[in-house]
Amino acid sequence: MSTTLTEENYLKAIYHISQQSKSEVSTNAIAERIDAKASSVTDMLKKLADKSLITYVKYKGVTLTETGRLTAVDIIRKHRLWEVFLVEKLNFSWDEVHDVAEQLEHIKSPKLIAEIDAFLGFPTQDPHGDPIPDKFGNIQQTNKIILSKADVGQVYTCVGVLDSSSEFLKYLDKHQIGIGTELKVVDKEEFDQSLTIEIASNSLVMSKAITTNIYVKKI
Amino acid sequence: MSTTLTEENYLKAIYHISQQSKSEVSTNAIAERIDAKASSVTDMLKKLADKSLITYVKYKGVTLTETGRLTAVDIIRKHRLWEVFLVEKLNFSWDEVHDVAEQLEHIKSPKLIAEIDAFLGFPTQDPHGDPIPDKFGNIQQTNKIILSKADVGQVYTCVGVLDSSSEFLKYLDKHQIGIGTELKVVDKEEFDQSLTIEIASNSLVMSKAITTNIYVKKI
DNA sequence: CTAAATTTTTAGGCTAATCTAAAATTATAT
DNA sequence: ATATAATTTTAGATTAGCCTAAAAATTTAG
Repeated sequence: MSTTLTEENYLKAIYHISQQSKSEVSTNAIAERIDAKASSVTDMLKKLADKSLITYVKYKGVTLTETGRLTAVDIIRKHRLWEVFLVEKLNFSWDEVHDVAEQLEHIKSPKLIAEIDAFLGFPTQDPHGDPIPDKFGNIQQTNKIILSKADVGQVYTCVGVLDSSSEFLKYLDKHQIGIGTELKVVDKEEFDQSLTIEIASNSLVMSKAITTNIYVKKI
Repeated sequence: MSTTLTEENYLKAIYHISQQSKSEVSTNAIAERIDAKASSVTDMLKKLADKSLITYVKYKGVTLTETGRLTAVDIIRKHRLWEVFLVEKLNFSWDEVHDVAEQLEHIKSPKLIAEIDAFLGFPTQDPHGDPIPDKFGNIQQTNKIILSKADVGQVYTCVGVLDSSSEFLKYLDKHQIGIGTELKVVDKEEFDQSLTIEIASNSLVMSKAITTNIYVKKI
């Protein structure tokens, strides 16, 4: 059974919400993410339940069925592969990719996505450091943590960002920080939570506003 | 004012029909191309006229306004650029590109198409030999003719095909004919309209069924 | 030049996805 | 534990795009 663009967006929203809050996903949470009214969401939930893409109990929230999860993950796979393509091949910056990838993820062509995957050398992460599910829906979990929670004395690699506004990206460019950049947490100032970071033998102090927007991974 | 996917498909259909038959485009002609009923077409024509994309006189057919023409040509530009991308970068064959390009042409992102254009080296023709409109909507007309109408003794370059079934493409592959292949019309058999063609010093007889499906251009 | 055939439009309905307003259910707070 | 608040669902409308059937306009044929 094929899915409409709108159904796909609902499945994706449900998937993302359930990633954070575990358990059942509420109507309101979906409404907020989709930017629609709760009543519209209820209508769609009935439809998705009829198609066996979700398990829906009135007033109790929803969970994805295995088919629903696979459908959602496939959309996410396409979204992230397109993001890599846009950044690596078409000179898009991190903050420009989202809206376009949001459109491209709904293109239906298995060959297209298989070829894009090969063309990009089978990437495993998107430009934000998020893992790209494989074609079977398996997701390799990265052990990424937010830089503000990193340990002093430890060395990390930058794997992504949370904020992708152009202001923040400019800051990163200025200090030559990108995906793969190695950095060592030299000191933590308990008063304001700022961190002293060593990048390529240069020292840099980052405020909490910065460190809560960078994802890193232990080397 | 923005256009929906459906509106874009109507504009494209009207454009293509008017390219062949000049003058006003009839409701039935559009219905046939879109594969919809005439009554549905009438509804849409009213809508497009309200948006000043076409000039519509009841019972008299339609013509594109300048805005309408530019919108149609922009979609065609995107369609053809995507076709080049699919064939040149993603190993699609001539007959596999159409359905996917039909989806990709509706992606809305000026940067995306500008970057794809640059990435491909600003191509001027798609894999079928059709011209790619520039970003201002100008179309460089190729002087392509159908091979069956070529002159004996003249040398031509292959610029495209009409039939893009995989059977026909296999035939072309077998005889090493592609876009840019030079060929000389050595003789024409008036009885069955078959042509004797010289390709890379090899001689080949093509039946009318073949020659009516290959586009060529005088060198 | 009129009658028949064809084309096009109108009228009225359908489905998908949305909305508002009101009703039903569940959660919370004293 | 029950009233109030919050959440969720239902009911009824709306819009885009499509349909069928019937009416209107145009074209074609004799």
